[in-house]
Amino acid sequence: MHQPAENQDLYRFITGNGVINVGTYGFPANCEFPGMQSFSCSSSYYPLGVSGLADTPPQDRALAALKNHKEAEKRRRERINSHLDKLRSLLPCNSKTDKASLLAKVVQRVKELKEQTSEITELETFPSETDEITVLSGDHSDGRLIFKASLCCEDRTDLIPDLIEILKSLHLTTLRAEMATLGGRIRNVLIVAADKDHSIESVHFLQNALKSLLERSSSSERSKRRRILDRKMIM
Amino acid sequence: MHQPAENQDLYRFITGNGVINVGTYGFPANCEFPGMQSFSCSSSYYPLGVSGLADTPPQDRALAALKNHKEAEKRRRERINSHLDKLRSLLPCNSKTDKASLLAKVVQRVKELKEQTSEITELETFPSETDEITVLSGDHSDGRLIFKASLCCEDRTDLIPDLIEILKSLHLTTLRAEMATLGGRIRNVLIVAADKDHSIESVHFLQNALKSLLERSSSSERSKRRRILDRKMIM
DNA sequence: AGTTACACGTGACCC
DNA sequence: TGGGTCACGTGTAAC
Repeated sequence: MHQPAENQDLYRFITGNGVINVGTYGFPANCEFPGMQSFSCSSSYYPLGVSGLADTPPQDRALAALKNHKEAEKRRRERINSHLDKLRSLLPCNSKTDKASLLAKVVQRVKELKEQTSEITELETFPSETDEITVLSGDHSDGRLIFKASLCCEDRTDLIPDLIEILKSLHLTTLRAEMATLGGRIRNVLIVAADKDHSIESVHFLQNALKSLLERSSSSERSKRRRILDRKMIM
Repeated sequence: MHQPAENQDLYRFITGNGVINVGTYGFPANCEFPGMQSFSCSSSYYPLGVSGLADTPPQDRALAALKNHKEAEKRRRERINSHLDKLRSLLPCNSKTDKASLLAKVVQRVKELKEQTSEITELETFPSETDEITVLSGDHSDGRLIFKASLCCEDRTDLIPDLIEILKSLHLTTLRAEMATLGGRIRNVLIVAADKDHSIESVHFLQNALKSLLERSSSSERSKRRRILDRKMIM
């Protein structure tokens, strides 16, 4: 077990800042002896007459504060390290890879995956025969999160107004919109920006909203159209 | 500037472990005074007769070691923090988000992107009219990296042996292979596993190898077939 | 004032 | 043995 120079600043705190004091004379600060925490010689820390708080002696208060501080710091470390362990399990590396290398891998991976998704989202601009929703959280220039939302479904007159309503209710601003119609079907590809305070959860909100929009569309009368099951099957 | 209780353990080291010594008598260890690092009273640390190394006095060696240690640790901290800053710039968060929250976001993002790519790679099982190569690094169950490699090109008899040769040379083991042929074209979807020691760079090696395979194929006589420029244009 | 997060120097441990 | 990483307790600043 590791034993650092614990309590030496408390010692200084109790005995007065660098002033040689009764009971500690000549002892190096890190010299440990039993009962160190319970010996009392603190009357000289506060100016005379201030230290007379009988219920909570200053050295006890100081000790408690130090203990809290120590434990809080330990919790913080554990929190950080648990996340690092999670990342270790998420990436191709064993448990012995050191923190810096692990984080380097993480950086590389996040970059790589970002490229991938932006490449992938270049595909599929024409409407397909199958209903589709994809919401990808992409880049985040100047701090705000950018989504790429793609929606492919039956075309209907009130689709665009509904879409606009959804985006407005989710406080998303549309940066770009591409639309393509073919044979009664429509594909919308939207680039939308979320506010700075939006979390990554907004992706799911948008996804659910679009899903309900699509369900609304498919339940309408207009969708009694001949449906080809899978575009790929007729290639 | 922060000034911790520096050198107090070196002080103890030099003056002897807890033993009251000449020149330091009665001073608390954290009491700072000018020239503390240069005063010499170390002849009592080593047993008598051992400390007579004229070229490298023990306290200098200790000081140098401590200095090195301190600086190395600082470098390590800086390395880790620079990676964290990089991640901060890569994710939708400002520079004031604390380490633990940042890492939580990173974990979430890596997970999310992993799901995305695995979803996306479900698509496109039938051969298309355009030549395509995609290599995606996906999951890594039990520590080893799993790739999904997709190759779509003209069908030819020696394609599969060539493919096997490539995988063997890159020390990749094939877990699953899906193949589909249609109209003289073939799509191969391979799930391959890399060794534990493979880095993420293996993705690019595989990608390049497949690219050369594809070029070999297109330069052969068999590829004088009518080529439709883009599948999407004839939808 | 009490909490929170960070950087720091240091002892322990491992090649 | 140095050169590296890690966990720890602590000083300090912000809120």
